[in-house]
Amino acid sequence: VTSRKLLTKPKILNRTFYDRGTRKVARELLGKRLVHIVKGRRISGIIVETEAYLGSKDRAAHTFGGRRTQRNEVMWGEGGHAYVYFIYGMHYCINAVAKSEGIPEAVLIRALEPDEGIDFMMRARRHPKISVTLTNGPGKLCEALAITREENGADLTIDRCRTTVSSESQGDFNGLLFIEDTGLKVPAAKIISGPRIGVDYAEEAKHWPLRFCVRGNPFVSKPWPPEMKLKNKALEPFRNL
DNA sequence: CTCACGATTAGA
DNA sequence: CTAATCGTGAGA
Repeated sequence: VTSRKLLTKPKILNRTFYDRGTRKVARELLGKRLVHIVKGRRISGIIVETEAYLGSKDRAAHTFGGRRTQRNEVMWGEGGHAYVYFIYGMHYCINAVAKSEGIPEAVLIRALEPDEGIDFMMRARRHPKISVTLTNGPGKLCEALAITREENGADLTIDRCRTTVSSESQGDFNGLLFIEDTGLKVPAAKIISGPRIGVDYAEEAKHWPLRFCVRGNPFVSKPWPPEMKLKNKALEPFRNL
């Protein structure tokens, strides 16, 4: 896998991007690049699957019914921070918090197409060779990018730099975890939505179409019927965007 | 303090 | 299909 030529310099998303409707954020995160700097090295992937979680009214959300606990505290804060939680005694999942302070909504990042640092990912996941299984699930992508509880609450945006340095230069940005716009847009026709994964207990919310995927992308965690027979031919980077 | 269970994954 | 594995949150 090699990287493509970029038309424009990547731009780290700002707070404004996240402080909008959560479904819109979920949809627009597709095609953006999640980057974790590990020992000075960029480990990254293009987001190809997300799920929106709609706070108090959403039975599938950790904040359903206004629950506010130590674990979900960052969901209650301002948008643009990482909400990382530990699940099933062994996996981490990362969300980008949406909306503004006091509105506990977030977008779960469910799958990435590996971009930079693939050798690192293979080591992290103890995989002998390149495979879609590196990042085709929320727990897997966290392991691949070395995202753990340490990253919970991290500011994913460029904004804190802009407040002190009013320049466009991102060279002095010292965040370790962020999401950037590569300049590529996933066309609406390439986005498919459907019910979320693993929320069968959520009664009415179980059927809400809050899961978004890049149509046909081989890294999507669980393909829809039409995409079901896609091969793991994959790893022609971004071929589906 | 107890205890059922989860926004998952790998493997039989 | 089930085991793995433990933090979390609701309730006693």
